[in-house]
Amino acid sequence: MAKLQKSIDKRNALVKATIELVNNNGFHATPMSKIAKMANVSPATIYLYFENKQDLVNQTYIDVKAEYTKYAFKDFDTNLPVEKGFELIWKRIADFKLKECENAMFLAQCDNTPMIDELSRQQGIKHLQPLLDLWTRGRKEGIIKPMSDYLLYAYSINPLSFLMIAQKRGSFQLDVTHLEEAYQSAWSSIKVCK
Amino acid sequence: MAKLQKSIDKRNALVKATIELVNNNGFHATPMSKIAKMANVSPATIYLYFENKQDLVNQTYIDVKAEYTKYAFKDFDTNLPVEKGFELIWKRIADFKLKECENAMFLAQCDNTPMIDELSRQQGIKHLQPLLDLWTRGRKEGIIKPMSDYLLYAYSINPLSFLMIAQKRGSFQLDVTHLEEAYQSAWSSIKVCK
DNA sequence: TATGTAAAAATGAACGTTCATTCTTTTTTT
DNA sequence: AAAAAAAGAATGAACGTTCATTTTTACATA
Repeated sequence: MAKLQKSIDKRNALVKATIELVNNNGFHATPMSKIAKMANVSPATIYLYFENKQDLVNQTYIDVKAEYTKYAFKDFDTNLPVEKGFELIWKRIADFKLKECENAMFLAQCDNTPMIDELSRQQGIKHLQPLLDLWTRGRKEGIIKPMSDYLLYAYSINPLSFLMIAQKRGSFQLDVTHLEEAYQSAWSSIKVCK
Repeated sequence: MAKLQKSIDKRNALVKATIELVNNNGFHATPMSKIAKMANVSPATIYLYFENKQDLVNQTYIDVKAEYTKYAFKDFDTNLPVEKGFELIWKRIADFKLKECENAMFLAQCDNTPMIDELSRQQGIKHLQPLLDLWTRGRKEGIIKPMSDYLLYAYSINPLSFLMIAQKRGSFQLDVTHLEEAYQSAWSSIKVCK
């Protein structure tokens, strides 16, 4: 195998192990030794790929966040009408939270704890721009409520994180019917009422 | 001072220190020695009040959760019409998240990490019943969408956690205008559209 | 293709530190 | 003066990181 590919594989294995272990135990209860073992690597090897534990988790966060937004905007097209565009993005995000559950759980934990450096956090937000642009257009067209992006995100996107966690804990099953209800609630909360 | 009161004070100091330190550093990055120091107590003394570190954080969680729901339902009356009752509870919860920021941050972190025992987590949910009852009544009267409690909570209550965290991070200011907008979004997302 | 070799990558053991918890002693209360 | 509460120092385990060494890779030469 090519040297480069082997390096990439090893880095990916480390990132994947970090996600799984941090999901189950939290950042500080996840020792480097366990990450190494799960990635089939010596603890010392981690330090060839990452500066230290904080760097490993920061980079993992940025990686996953990039995957998330790439997934979210896959079929998005800026020419779509606002409502259609929003529905498309919303459903892709919902898909991500349900199918890429491990990744989504990791992000939820990062976003609600002091686990990630502020710099990496800001790096992670960057790629959300297409959604913010869509909302700007929607407000101009009088379709979206004239509210802050934070409020729009809080009401239309963030609830999916709560539902995902509830689902992971087993207390709740987010099936196709629920998903449609959830979408309607999301849209209701941000659209201008006629 | 009475012996009992002194004990209560000491326990409260420990709980308060735990909240502050865990908010800033996370559970595992908060040593017992620091908790002790902040509460003006010897590390060994903690073990007179709590079994171990896990017990301390579990009990802190249950304490704060109880405070949260007590605050939320303070002026609530089951005879209120559904919409009025919801508005009252929602605004009390919003108040809590903004004024009792430390407490609310702590709950957010607990609810999104594997920090708390499952048993304590379930103990914490118990006191939310009045809101669930209100929703049941609302659904019967055709005022509230016929959706799962989880969905109703995700859309009408949980967004406040996101907004609180954004506000704490300084990226966003949740003032009176925003609060009214937020309430309208919350209500829009769960009310039946006429 | 086979071989030798220098550099790079990877390793396991070791180090120094930190932490939760306990033990023994001291202080406070009754 | 006995009992209860609190203290600080001690203990042993676990952790992040580094170090000395081994293994693998890349490649020049034959």
